Amino acid sequence: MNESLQNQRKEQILDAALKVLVQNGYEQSRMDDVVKLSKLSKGAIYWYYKSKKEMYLDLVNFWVLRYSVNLNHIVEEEALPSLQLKDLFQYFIDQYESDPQPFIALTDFWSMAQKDEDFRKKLQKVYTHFLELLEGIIDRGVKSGEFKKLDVRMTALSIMVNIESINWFTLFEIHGVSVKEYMETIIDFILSGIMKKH
Amino acid sequence: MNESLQNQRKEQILDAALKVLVQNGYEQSRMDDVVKLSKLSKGAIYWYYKSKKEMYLDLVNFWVLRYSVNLNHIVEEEALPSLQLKDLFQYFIDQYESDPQPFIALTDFWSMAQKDEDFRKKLQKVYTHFLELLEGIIDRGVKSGEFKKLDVRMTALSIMVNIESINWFTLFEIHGVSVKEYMETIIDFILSGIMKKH
DNA sequence: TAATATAGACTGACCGGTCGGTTTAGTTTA
DNA sequence: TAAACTAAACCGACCGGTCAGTCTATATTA
Repeated sequence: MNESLQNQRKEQILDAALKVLVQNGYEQSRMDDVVKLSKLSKGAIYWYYKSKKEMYLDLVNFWVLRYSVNLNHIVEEEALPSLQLKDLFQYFIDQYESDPQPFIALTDFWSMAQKDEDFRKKLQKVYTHFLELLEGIIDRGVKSGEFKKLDVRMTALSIMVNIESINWFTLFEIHGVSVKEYMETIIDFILSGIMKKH
Repeated sequence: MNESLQNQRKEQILDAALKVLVQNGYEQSRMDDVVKLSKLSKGAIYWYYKSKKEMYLDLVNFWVLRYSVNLNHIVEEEALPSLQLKDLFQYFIDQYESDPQPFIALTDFWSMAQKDEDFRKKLQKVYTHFLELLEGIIDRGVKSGEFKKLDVRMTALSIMVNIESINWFTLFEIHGVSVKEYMETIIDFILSGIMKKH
């Protein structure tokens, strides 16, 4: 069996795992459900992953990989920093609207990270990377004069937090406010605060 | 046994429950651990609560009650809306610094809410109430002319989200940024965006 | 080229520990 | 004397992980 077929199998497993995770959360997700959904056998899953935890840790990779390709693409473009931030927000809005499942899973990974070192480290890595990406944009904005002189780290942190706030919408119907509407308002608010006026 | 002694017993149980929850998360929290920590017996705990879930649902009440007394006190004061918002942030900073445990538990309640109707409803109620409180402040700020003409609901939502972001600090050491420092920067940023200039 | 061997991929019944909750038989408290 | 417990044994559903064995495709041999 060649490598791509192995990856296909893993994808098959992780697709199932994500669905199960979203519906039940980590602790309440059953390997037997992953078995059913993946249309493989228990043995097959334990052939590829030595434990439930290993499987879900790999789900993070799987999922981050998908995102990072697009994120890097946004940042590589030679656009205005302010536009890059807008694009970033737009990207997450689009992702959310086309499939909110990964966002739901994120809440669970957060709570996993609270009690498990391995999950915490994995999430930390993901967010550190994302923070660096934001810092890059902001730094360019400051240096080019489009943005005010800001505390780059603090600003990046604040933007990250506000992007993450998209998770609220997975949980609550916030009367009369849509994700799109809310997120677009927020990015405009942030930009109006960090851009130089003239 | 009078009511206050019963409440004291419940407090004894819920204090233990919070500790266990913080260390292990809901699913991995064991009733036997709550028994041990509370220094009561299993029978006693099931005397007061008919199930694990009931117990933890009541933990939310217990914990909300403690907060809401202080929050209402902040809002009742006849201070400037901007100052009330500052006080609110300061209150959460202080709470976090004196005891971050409830904030850690919150992450778990979030993930509970994703999969359990009862927890979701409970959290929804809590946040709805908090939103209304914020909306009250903002509305007064707008009407008194201290704030710009704002979308009250959207602004309240944004402020709530940014207060919640304190949770990040339970999970990650954010290099070189303290809770206090971060939160104070954020509230200043928000205020500078919503207050009328002169 | 048919027979045999080997490794990798996969099956699914089963096991053993775990843990929420119950029961029982008594004891203490107000 | 009823309510509020204690202590400890117990129940039984549940589920992650195991493992003996099967299947398949590709060598290797005779």
